[in-house]
Amino acid sequence: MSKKLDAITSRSEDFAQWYTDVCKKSELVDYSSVRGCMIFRPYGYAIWELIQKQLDQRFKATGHENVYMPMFIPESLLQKEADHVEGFAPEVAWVTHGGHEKLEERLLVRPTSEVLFCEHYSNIIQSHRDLPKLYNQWCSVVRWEKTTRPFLRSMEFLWQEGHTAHATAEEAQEETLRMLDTYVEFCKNVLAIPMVFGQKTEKEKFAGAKATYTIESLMPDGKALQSGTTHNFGDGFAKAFDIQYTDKENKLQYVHQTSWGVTTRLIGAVIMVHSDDNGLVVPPRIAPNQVVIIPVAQHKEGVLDKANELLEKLSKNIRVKLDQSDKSPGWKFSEHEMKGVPIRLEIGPKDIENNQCVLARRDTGEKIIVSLDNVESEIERLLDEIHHNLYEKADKYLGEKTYIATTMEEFSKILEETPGFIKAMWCEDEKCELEIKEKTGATSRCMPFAQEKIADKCIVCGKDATKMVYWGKAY
RNA sequence: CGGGGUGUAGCGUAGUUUGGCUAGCGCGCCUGAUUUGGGAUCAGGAGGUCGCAGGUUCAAAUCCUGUCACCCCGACCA
Repeated sequence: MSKKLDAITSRSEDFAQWYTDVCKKSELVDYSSVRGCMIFRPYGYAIWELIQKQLDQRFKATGHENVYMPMFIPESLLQKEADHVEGFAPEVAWVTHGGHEKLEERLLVRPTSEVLFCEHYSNIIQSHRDLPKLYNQWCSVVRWEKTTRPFLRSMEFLWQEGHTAHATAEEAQEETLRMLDTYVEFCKNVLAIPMVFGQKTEKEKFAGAKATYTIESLMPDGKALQSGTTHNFGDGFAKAFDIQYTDKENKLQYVHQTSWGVTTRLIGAVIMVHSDDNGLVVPPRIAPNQVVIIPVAQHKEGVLDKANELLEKLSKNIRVKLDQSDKSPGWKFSEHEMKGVPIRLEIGPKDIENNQCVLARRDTGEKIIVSLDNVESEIERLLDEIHHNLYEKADKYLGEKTYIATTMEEFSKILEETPGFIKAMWCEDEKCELEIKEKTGATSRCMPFAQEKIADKCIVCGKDATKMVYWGKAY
């Protein structure tokens, strides 16, 4: 038992160190020899694959198609949209040479692919019959970050970026909100993470967008994590890249575009929101192993046979692994706990004699004995229950850590003493937004669709307030 | 990019102040035996150019300079 203590730093003692420990000890990632670039180990990559699969299903179900764009972008192409260049220029990686030859024109490694999609769309869209174009790509992008952390910020990260072109502004807006909904639903039903969502302020919106929407989750240290965004570009990029179509009246029109993305940062959110001092807790729907079977006294006649029989039976509907390594059972318990496997199934001679097995939940630690006759249905029920329990716990925390402030004194006090989301009124003047940031370090996270009128006046300047905003310190 | 910290075997560390090392220990790893319901026991064994590069010195893990990586706190971002 004591050997376990040095494994993971406790969360209350040092949250940042706890996070790093969990990432490494549960074998999700390793560092590479390139600064800020991380290695996805099989267990970490398996989680990403499950996220990918379930998101991709949702994209396909709403008519999207996957494509793949080049990873290099000529400098001149990036220059076409002024705000966009300005937003991304500070963090792009440049390719200046091919072999020994210096390139005529520098290439950048994509930090995002808007301009590539735009160039392509301008070539393939001619008629209203070509619309909408609903493309998505799964790829990695590179941003030259100054400080990095596993999953939360790395120089290269994996993501999906949806890029769509529509005939009308209304359709583009619908798409932007539809994908935001998709993200919120996915995070709830797959990752078991509740999100606060709404529109970003002018200051926080994406470089080149008309409007940006966001999903924001709350971490156990009280900091907000921007977990995904959707953007309505209006016709700004269309004008910069000359993406026009002929409408039914034979008139030339600019398309209206959107883009939206989530990244491997979601895994960071999953880790922080659900895990504990014993290590990772993986929500069942993205758990590479939903059940791990641990044979007890596996050298004894019949134990491994029974375990294999269970493995085969459960594998039909459940992701299940049998650990028949020659470690001791206690070692295996700790190991799979650290890796966050939702359910541990113990089977030993005593169980076999009684036609039963022991199921232990990772989320609560509870152990139950179930008959081998209905173990499948019991596990399926339990996996659902664990999912809901994780979501409820996170949602309760989110509720408890969401505060209301009507004065700057209250606002600062909350941030210092019990950090979390703060709901406060705002006049929509950027000066007030900046002042909050300078004074408290908090930024506007989003303006929720469900607006509440907490007060009449802006918390900063005291003028008439027009928006209720979620504020918080962010990752 | 600013401020602070850390680099010694796969992991965790002792030694660095005051140079004398042929670098010590625990875990893990390998072999064998006994074990197996919360990180088993015993016996034997392998594994290190002390982050890297220079310098000082008879002698460097130890002192000096540079550099790289990681961690924390800020500023920027998914």
